[in-house]
Amino acid sequence: MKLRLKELLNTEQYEAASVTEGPLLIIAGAGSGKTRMITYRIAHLLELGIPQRAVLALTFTNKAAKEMEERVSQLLGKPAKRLTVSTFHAFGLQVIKRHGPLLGFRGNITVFDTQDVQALIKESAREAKISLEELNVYDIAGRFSQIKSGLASLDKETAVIRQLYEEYQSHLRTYQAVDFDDLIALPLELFSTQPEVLEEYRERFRHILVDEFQDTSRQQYQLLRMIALGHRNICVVGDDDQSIYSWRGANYENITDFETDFPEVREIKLEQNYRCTGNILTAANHLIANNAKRKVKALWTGEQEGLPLYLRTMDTESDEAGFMISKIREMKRKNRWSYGSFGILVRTNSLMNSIEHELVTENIPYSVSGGQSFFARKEVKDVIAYLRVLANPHNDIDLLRVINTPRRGLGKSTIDHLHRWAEKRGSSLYSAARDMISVDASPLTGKAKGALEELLSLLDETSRRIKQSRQMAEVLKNLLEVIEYRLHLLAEHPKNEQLGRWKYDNVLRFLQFFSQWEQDPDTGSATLYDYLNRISLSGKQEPDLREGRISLMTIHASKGLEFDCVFLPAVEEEIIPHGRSIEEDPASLEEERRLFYVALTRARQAVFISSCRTRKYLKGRRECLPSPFLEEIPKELFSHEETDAPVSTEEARDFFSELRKKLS
DNA sequence: CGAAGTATCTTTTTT
DNA sequence: AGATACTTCG
Repeated sequence: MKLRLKELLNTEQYEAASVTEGPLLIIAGAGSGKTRMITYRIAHLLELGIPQRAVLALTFTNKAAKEMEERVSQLLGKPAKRLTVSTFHAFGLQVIKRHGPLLGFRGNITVFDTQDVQALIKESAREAKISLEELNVYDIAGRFSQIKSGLASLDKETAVIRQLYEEYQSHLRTYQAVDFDDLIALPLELFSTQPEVLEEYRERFRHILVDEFQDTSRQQYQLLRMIALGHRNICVVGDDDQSIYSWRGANYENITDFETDFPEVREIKLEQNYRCTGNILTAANHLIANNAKRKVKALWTGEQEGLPLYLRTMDTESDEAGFMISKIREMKRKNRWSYGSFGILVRTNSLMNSIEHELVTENIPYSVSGGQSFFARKEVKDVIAYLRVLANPHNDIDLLRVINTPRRGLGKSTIDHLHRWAEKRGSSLYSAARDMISVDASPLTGKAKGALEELLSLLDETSRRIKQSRQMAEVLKNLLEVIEYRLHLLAEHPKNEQLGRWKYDNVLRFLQFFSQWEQDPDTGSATLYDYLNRISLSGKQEPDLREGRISLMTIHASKGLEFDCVFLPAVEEEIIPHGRSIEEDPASLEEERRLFYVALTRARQAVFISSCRTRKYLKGRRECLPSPFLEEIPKELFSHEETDAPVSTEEARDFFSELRKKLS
């Protein structure tokens, strides 16, 4: 293989891909061929004889990591197995696993997701006898997260919170568990306290690449910096206009810090957009120009103007979904596109429901990606909880989830007894349960004792089998049959048999994924733990079903992707910019604008924007107005031909801006 | 004592 | 619509 980089890339891309020594900061606008450049850069490094294991490429999502790895493999003509391409979090987990003992872990580590964390906080509060009346778990989890990631100080919290935090931490330890913040914080701690470990990483990773640099957090940057200070070959790629994760600690001042930490940095701007047609790019540029805080950048395209942007206001969300479907059919026919050319991007997960409903009714193939779609569904989480208990019965959080699902007569009072027993002896709930069924003096009723005994022997038996089996999915399936999980799901929805069936289908789908993973030759000797960690780190690891299907996702999840045709429903006030986000911090208006910018720039050729007059909200309906962001886009970029429209674009816009004036 | 029924509130984005 | 807290029923 001989790469002819000069012929394959434009001047700036070429420079970015071929300068391999020293720090490099690349400001890459939307659609500027960033991924392409990075892929070639990696291939180029390897061509220079740098071993795969010396390259560390960090991305933000698993999807992006997977894609990057695939594209490099494609260029090389063989899988790039020794390359480290992963998310910060997955990399962190790898580090923690490798040096577990130094951090006080023995054996397998479990990653707790948001829900697990909240459950654990409740547990901790109960055990520390802290009343949570005034405090909600959600807020506390957020505060803990800030503390761990260094954005807040524990010292400033009340004594009660501090105590709860200690309790929470000690629980994590006993379960051999880490939360998402630990995945960054612990490696950082390790590197700071164990210079020889840091040195090992510095020596190994001679070339570091970071994608979506604008979305790295303070701590992630620190981690990165520590490793990079060894050899200083670090290339970061980002776009401040696409920073949409500041609520999660993303700190685009990292860009400035990078310039200070690496003063010899070379800076390259990629400003030619290869993705969008002229009108789309002009609209996006006008919009983003309203942000005050940004690096100056002038994205341009050599493309034609292309289609105008289409704007439409509908009565209800179901009209809107219908409108999108008919437009998709039309565009599909006209352009001979497949369903895979279309993306429907929404601001919030809840907006997906009505759209999904309509797509299902119309029998249109779609796939939901990102968000909490699949692995977070209750029925799937239940099954995962069973798996986790089978892997480690001493994990109280999962045992609690499983203990009375389906109902087996082990209610609040039995669980209270278990808690008291476990607390007194400092053991896990599982051990407590073991004790309490064998001890005569146990306070349990005969009934509860019997049920508990039955559950424990079922779990033990299954656990033994699953650990020996090459077909864990089969064993799990068997367990679900024994507990009659399907009947349980059907019984949960007495008035809606379909729903119950659908949920069981999800369970079967999960079993399918599990079995697929297990049979995959790449999986090798991976254990149940590996699988569990994998799914908690990446809810989106469903095998890629996007081909030939419409993609439905949140705008956040769409970052880094592109579609021929993009639909943006619910472009309404309170939704984008999101009411809650503005309420919390008016300064986030700029982030909301960046979100809309990201959404627009996903489109190659066509954009359909819509809003509704009323939309279902919680129990009732509420009145909606078009988003003020629409007024920041020059009118002439929108389409005016609306023969079939009850109201013309112009009329609708004027009508609503007037209405808005009246209301405000 | 647990299960089933009723009332009330809640939804921003994700590793 | 779904989760949670509280009440009533068996």
